[in-house]
Amino acid sequence: MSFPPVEKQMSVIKRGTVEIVPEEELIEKLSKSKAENRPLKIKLGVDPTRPDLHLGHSVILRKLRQFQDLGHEAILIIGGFTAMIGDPTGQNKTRPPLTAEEVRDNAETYITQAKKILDEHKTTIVDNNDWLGSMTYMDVVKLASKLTVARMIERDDFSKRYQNQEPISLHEFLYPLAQGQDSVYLRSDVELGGTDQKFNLLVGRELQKSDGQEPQVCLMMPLLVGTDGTMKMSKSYDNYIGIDEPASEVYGKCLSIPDELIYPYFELVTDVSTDELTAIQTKAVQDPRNAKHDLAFTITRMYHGKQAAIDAKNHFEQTVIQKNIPDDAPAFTFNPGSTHRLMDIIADANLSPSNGETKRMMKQGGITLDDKKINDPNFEITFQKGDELHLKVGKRKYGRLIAQ
RNA sequence: GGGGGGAUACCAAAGUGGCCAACUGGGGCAGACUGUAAAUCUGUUGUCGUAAGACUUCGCAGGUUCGAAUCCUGCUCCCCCCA
Repeated sequence: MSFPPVEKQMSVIKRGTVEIVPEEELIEKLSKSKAENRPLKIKLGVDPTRPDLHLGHSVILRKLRQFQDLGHEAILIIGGFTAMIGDPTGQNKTRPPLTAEEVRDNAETYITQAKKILDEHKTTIVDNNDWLGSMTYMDVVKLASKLTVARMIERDDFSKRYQNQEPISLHEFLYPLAQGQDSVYLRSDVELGGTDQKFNLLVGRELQKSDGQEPQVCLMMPLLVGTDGTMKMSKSYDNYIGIDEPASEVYGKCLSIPDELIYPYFELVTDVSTDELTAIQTKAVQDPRNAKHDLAFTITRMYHGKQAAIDAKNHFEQTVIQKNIPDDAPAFTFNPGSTHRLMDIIADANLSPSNGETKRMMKQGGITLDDKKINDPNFEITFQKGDELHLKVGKRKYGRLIAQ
């Protein structure tokens, strides 16, 4: 196979990229690769701590995919070993290490989801437990001698924790070394990571150098801001859009992002061409409503297909804009002639976490039955044969109460 | 090894014998508004109970007291300083 011209490759590679360290070396590597007709080894390490992939993860996986499409070799490292250490990056507390079984289960779901983004036939998947797990204490000691304590604690996350009198376990210092060792073992040419991974990626360079290898180039992608518009997308902040979520969820969540995020999302998590991006940039400002609907549609289509995206769009317009009860609202059936208290129905249907919460919502007008607000906690319904009542609990929970 | 500080609800953080289901902020939830599930404003936020009230909750286990998040004893965990 032959590789595209280096400039062409660089323009693909640089889309959305924050920093390439050092850029010249990447150009050299690409030229050499093209001349020798040899693909570069592109490394991406992931720790299967949380198996649910969201758009934040997709940024980096998509970058890996772009390298694949350019003809390079994608190596996805499942951090079976490193997950058991716990990456301290950006953490304000020690991560709970996972057990071997958890890691295995998570890894499996991770891979299944990652294949939605990567070219599955061209991806090499490895587990770093295969080489890290067999290192001896002495190997580790030798490795540890290559980095100083001063170098470690100058890291932002560590120094903050240190200043705040929060614990830093010694083993957390070993994490970057383990990740770096992966690069040495695989002889990677490029390693991908988020901007927060810079330290870890650079350690890989140093270890490779001291091993006599040509050091890898580090490529940093921005951290995708979550739907709240301030923090990075993360499951623990609950500001994420999962790639496995139902289409209507994806669509709705995309619409809930702040307007300023429209462009970055298009750039980082969709396939729209660079030409289109320019147009989007102006549209995002002049017509944010439609630009955002375009975004929601594009993203939903990527993971669920066109038809599902159309349905999701309709669903959104029906329920959120026109405030109708969706057709697919869960149905609950009752015997004709029977009488039930609405609060009990809501509790049985699991539409509210507690009766206290239901009462609160009733007081605040958050519960409607056939468009009538129900404020009385003792409100009762006697069902007649053929009844179908539309129940809405809060903003987003629905039920159809059917007597038959 | 020695000395000091700390552990409170989802998170942060007040409270140091009854007025504490616990100030406040964030988050969550709801309402109004909106192109939007955004922003903003308002309300609300342990469980059960229509309510009155009952029950569980302030690191863990005991104890003192009419009454404890608050006092005592033991334990566990964390942080800092000195060595």
